[in-house]
Amino acid sequence: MPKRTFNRLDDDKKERVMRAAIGEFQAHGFEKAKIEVIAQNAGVAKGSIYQYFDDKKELFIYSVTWALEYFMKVIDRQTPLKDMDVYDYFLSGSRERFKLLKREPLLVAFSMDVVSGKYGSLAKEVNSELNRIGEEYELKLIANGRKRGTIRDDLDDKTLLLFFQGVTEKFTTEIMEKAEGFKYEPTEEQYCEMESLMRKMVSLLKQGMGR
Amino acid sequence: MPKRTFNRLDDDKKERVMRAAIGEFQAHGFEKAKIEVIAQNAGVAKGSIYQYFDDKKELFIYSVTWALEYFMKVIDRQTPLKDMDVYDYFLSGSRERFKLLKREPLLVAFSMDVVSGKYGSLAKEVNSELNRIGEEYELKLIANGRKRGTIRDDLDDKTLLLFFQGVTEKFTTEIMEKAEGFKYEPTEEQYCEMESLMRKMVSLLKQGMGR
Amino acid sequence: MPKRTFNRLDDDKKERVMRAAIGEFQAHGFEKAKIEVIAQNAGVAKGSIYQYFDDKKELFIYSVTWALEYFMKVIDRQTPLKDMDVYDYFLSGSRERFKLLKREPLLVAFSMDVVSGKYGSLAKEVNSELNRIGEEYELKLIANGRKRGTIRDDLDDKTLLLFFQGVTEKFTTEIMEKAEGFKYEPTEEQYCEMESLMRKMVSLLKQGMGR
Amino acid sequence: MPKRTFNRLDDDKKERVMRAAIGEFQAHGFEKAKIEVIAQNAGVAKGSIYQYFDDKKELFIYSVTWALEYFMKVIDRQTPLKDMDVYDYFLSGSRERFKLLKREPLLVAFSMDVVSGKYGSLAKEVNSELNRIGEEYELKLIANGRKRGTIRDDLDDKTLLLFFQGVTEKFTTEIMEKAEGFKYEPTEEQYCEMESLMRKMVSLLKQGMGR
DNA sequence: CATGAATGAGAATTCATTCAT
DNA sequence: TATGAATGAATTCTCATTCAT
Repeated sequence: MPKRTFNRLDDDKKERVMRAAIGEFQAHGFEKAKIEVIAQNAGVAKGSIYQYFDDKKELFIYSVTWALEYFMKVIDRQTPLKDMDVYDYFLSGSRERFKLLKREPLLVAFSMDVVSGKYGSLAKEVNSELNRIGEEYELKLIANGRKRGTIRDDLDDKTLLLFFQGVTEKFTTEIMEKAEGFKYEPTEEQYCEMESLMRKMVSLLKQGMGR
Repeated sequence: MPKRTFNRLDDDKKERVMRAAIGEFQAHGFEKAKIEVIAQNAGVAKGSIYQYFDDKKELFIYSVTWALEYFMKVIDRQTPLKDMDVYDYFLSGSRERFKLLKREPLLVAFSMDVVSGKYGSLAKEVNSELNRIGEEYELKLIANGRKRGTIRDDLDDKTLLLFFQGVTEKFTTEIMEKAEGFKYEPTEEQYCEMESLMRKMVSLLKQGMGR
Repeated sequence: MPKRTFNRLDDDKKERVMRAAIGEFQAHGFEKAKIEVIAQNAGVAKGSIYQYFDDKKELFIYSVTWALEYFMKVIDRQTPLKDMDVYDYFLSGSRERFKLLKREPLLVAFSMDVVSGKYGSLAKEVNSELNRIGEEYELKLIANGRKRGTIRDDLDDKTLLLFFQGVTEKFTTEIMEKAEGFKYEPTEEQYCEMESLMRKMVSLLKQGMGR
Repeated sequence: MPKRTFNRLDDDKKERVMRAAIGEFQAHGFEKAKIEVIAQNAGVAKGSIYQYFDDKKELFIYSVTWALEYFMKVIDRQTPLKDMDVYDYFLSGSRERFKLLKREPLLVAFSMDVVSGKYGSLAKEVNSELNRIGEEYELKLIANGRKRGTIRDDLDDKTLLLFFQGVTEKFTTEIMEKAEGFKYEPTEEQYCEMESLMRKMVSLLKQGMGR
């Protein structure tokens, strides 16, 4: 969706532009985000932004896409675990995911805002795609649970999904807020705290939707 | 926070102004909401809005307050049930709350957006007050549960609160979206569907955090 | 020039309105002076101002007139000295005039601004009248001096007038600024300081334009 | 104080903008001066003004600075006469200064208004700087006079300064008003009239503060 | 392609004046 | 007459987008 001038750019400049855009959108919202500021922070001229993207909206939409793809790449690399148990999912690899929160707080915060609907209709397309992918993944986890008989069978998938999403989103947000509070690389203690919270969450999930 | 001029207005005009403001903010977000449109929809002159409020921001903040107080009033009237069991809470009076969603879809949608953080820092003050009130209420429910021994005692209040909030917010949102889809007074069938969902949620809550 | 509704007012209210107006014009200039503030400070309704005066401009012009007349009254009462010597003028009654500065700093400051042309064309009529009166008085003083032979006769009246005005206005302004600095009734010391300055000024005037 | 954008402009445009601004401020005062009119007269877009200056106020303040600096430049070139006698000062180069008044009536009128305090607190900073510079210069002239013994020694500098300023400001204003009345290049007769007035003034100054 | 000055549509805000009570 | 809410014309200021260099 960006113009081909953007794609031809060297990776460093591309990344600078995207991070500057995401930072500005995240900080001030779509309306108050200024193209000029984005350009400055990216170290390019204001006019250049318009060589790369048709308009502000397109820049925003691509920012969402870019953030999404960034996570896809990183997460795929870290958790290629598709037929895992629902409950195990959160316990395995949690340190890696936690590190990620610390390493990319901006992208995380931005993505959270997108998912939470803060940008309204603007991010709709990308967001619905994102939701679809997430939901598919979660339904897969639920299906796995059903096969193994670790999930109660008096409730339909849709209800279980709501429950699962409600609980995990809430705890994830909590952890993210914690992560933002810490500075630098998390300490062992912080890891433990986070893992403890994860374990409590899994316990609640297990009791709630378990058989 | 509105000026004296606003408070002296007759109730009808006050309500017209607030509903026009909320409608506009809800529809277009704070930045794109136009004072002129709000004034028109309220049937007053643009300048009058500035006789009532210092500026757009204050009008917005008061809109949040107004919506909050509206619900306070209505809900207080409907559910004066402070030492209820956690699980009963959602089952009792659910039809009344459901009706409310249908009667005031605008206020509901607006409040949801405020709570979900869609307006960012603007609504922060009012919103944090709102959160505090909600949380207090929920902790009370949890405390009630602990006294009666209906809640597992291996988890701390904070964790239980996260679980409780996550689940109930998700299901509430789902119901609200359903309610928006229906037109006019809900049918018996719709009530049943909603109550069924509530029952499923309570079942998950009970299993998850119950003893 | 005010409407007859204003003239019918009791003296106290009239004075309150005029002082409120003068205070506001003096503080913020004509453009930024707010009718609302004037009304509030006068203790009347905004609408009432429009019962008294056609518009803001008229209120302003009458403010100038009112201040002028106030001084006429007071000064006439204090210095009915028409065929005085130029040089004596400033020495006689200077304490009374100094007291006046302290008693009515607002009116003094306002009048000074009017005379100095701060209100541009607005005060033109009143101001030119004021100038005419002042000039007439000063020319009279000069004529007196000529008769007595205390004034050099190699210069025309116009030049002498410029000289006289330049010197006296400057010293007057200086004294006025001093007066504003003091609080409450001037002390004996302050009187002396002021009289000393007057005497120096007269010495310069005398040497400059004297024979 | 203008933005970088303004400084990068070519000199012609800079001058056009400043003259348009000064003309508008001079004609209507700060409050009633319209940015739109300034832009039109400068031949630029309204928005451009805001690329150059933060707001109307800053544009005004820079207008004052610009006019001041203009005179500094021109006068420095014309009268590099720092240890001149007080009385000679006004006689030497008076034709050049008179020409200046005719050539730049706008700047002169504007500067006069600034100095006379017509813009109130707005120009305060720039104006106090301007006053300081002027006063310094005048005190220097007085000091020169003292050294040569051409100034009476029974009066302090402060008093002499007041006298000097009062007289010269009044005569200068008179001359300026005359200059405005003439059109085009002054005639020989006009020069003579002006020089005559200057000579009379010096005579009064000399007698007044001379030994 | 990069740059950054120019543009002007669009919105917020002000406040003198009117007018119904 | 007094009051103060209502009105809307008038102005400032913003910033996405264009375009000449």
